Amino acid sequence: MAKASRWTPPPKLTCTGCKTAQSAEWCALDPAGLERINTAKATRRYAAGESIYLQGDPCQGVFCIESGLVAVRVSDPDGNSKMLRTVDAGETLGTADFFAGRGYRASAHSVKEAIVCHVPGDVLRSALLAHPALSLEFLAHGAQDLERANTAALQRAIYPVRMRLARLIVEFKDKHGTSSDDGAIALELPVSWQEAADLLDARPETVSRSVQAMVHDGVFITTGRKVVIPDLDRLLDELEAPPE
Amino acid sequence: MAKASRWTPPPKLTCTGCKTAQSAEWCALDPAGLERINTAKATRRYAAGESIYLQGDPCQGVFCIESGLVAVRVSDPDGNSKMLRTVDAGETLGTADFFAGRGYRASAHSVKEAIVCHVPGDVLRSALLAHPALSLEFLAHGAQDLERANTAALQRAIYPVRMRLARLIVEFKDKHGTSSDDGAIALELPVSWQEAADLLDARPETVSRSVQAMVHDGVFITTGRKVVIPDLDRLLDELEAPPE
DNA sequence: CGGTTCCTTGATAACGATCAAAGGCCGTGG
DNA sequence: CCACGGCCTTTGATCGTTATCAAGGAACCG
Repeated sequence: MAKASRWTPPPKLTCTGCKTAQSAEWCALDPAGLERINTAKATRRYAAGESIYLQGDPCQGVFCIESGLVAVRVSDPDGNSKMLRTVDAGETLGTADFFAGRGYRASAHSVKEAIVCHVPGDVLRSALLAHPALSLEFLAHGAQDLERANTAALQRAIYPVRMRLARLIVEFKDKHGTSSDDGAIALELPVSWQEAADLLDARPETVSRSVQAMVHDGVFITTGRKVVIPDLDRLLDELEAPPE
Repeated sequence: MAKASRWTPPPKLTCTGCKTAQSAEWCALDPAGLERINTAKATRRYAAGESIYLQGDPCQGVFCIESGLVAVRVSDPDGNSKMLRTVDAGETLGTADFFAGRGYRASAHSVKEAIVCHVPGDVLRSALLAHPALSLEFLAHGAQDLERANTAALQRAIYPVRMRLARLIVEFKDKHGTSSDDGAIALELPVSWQEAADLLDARPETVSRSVQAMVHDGVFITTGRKVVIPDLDRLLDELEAPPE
């Protein structure tokens, strides 16, 4: 199946009916406005690992993730780099950099094969001017991103790796987890442990050790990227600082 | 002078001519739009240390800092808290929380006596709908805040306290520094070293030691909150990772 | 003055980084 | 089908930065 689709051109997608358009900020548009986006957008397929944009590039619009998964990472002059977050299907990518208007401040790469629509900047800009409610949606969205960044900063400063790892797994569970009939929850990590370490501001070795420790303590079991959580409450206990 | 002003009511300020209105997002408004803000706003004086809003409060508008300095901090259920940033005169406060629409996710306190205007939410909302360009300004502003949070996260993860401290001092120098004729630069920190430690995600003791070390190394000299930088290049050297 | 609050300094401990090495998994190519 | 190389993961040993605990001193304010 994957093989069959490998050489097909990107499917013809119409914004009407696209889940990105329904779930996120675009729902503020009326059908006519959405149609204007629809005709202007370009759809592309990215193989795993391809770059969607690079830090420093001029920013000429935003991207809607139709399917797949995208990682956003920043790097500094010394060559250090860090993954900031992953962007799932249904989300809009690159909005902050577009609005800041100073080129991309981070790079985006597909983690898994992804179908992505590009909305040109001038089209978006006129849509915003024509539909003020759309701006409010983007404002709300950006504000939530900022809030997430702030709480992440607080956690990084205060909590040890093991607890942050537990939080990350809970996050992934909420997005990608499937619970079976006996109450156990299974999920497949969208990223490698190594990349998870990057998200946690930690070294791979440290994360590996934390994982081993948590497996040892019966918080979850894991093989490769698969994680099984036998008792959710046990995992949730990890999120709280031990009393005193 | 301070005494004379202590009991005076907040000065009558008109948005026309207010530096916040000129410098920041509000410049996108035409005179009529600005006048509508002007009549709806409420001006208040906050003594040093007073709270402007508290985390969890419902969010009913945004604030313009006319003068003074404001600190924004988040706390978590365990009672930990962390200062996220300071907001200077001329900036607009609480916008992200307003747009996210879920109540304040952080608290704001005046650090020094401050004059602050409150713009009610419904007035702002209708201004945004009437003047789409205003939304673009807020979008650009929020995007820059997010970018700052991201680069801060990167630095926290990678650089030691001493380097982060150097960066903070450079930042404060840019905002509050005055250079004298012999090339030395003097500034007064807007916050205590203890609060600076909070901004740096470090303990006061650690910051104190770093300060002593840098003074010892001749990077700057300090008494109380006063900092004198005899040689700016020497300070800027601290920002770069030593080669290899 | 007394009482804060802030800053300093020392001793110790812990968490995580770093260095090093080996094993597992997977895709590629012979 | 197997061999190879690359990347991810694991594990061990050690080191360093920073937090923690503790206490004394300086500055500020009523």
